[in-house]
Amino acid sequence: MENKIETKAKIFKALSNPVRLEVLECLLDGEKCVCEIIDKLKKYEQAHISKSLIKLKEAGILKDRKNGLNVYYSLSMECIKNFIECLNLNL
Amino acid sequence: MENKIETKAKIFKALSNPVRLEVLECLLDGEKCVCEIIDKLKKYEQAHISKSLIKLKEAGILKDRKNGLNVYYSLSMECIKNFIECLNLNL
DNA sequence: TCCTTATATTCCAAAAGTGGAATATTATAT
DNA sequence: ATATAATATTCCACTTTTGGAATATAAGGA
Repeated sequence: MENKIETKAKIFKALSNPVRLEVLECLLDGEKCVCEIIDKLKKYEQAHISKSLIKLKEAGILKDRKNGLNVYYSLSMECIKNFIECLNLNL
Repeated sequence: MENKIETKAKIFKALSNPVRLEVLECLLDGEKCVCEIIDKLKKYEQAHISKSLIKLKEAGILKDRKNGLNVYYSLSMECIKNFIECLNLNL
């Protein structure tokens, strides 16, 4: 297991891309199926959104759950939601 | 001025590097002079720390203040401190 | 003026990230 | 078995980041 600094750096790195941030913000109000996210963010390619979700999951920011053909993603840390909302108030 | 998503991505990008994170964490308990940070993080080169501070400042995460030969840096957003502390509790 | 201390900047090769296009996988229904 | 829908993966040229080494700048003191 990596040390804490590396783990945190990985979290921030996953959040450091505009597309991944938009994907994440889609999930601030709760779990969604990949297809819903694709539908909300039509401006991006399906593959791009899929890759974004996976990177966020690998960083520990999202968790997923499968049900038939669908995969549902949701936030795995309350911290993140609070921080994004705090930033949104201050920018 | 860029849009909010870009601004947030830039903040996360600035935080996405282990050295910059360590530098930032040095400042969680209050303003410090660059020389104090260099002294605390002896394992890194002076130039590396200087560049880290500047990148954090450019992202809007730190502010600085000059006094004679010294430059003092401090956090410019309460959000950040809360988030890092929340992460530290959860990792 | 010259020296010293504190901090910032430039240069650069290696490493990592980016996103589009095509393709693969997996699960379900017919 | 085959088709279809949902999601993931691979390939790849391009851009960006990284951090060390050397150098520059700015301020104060002798």
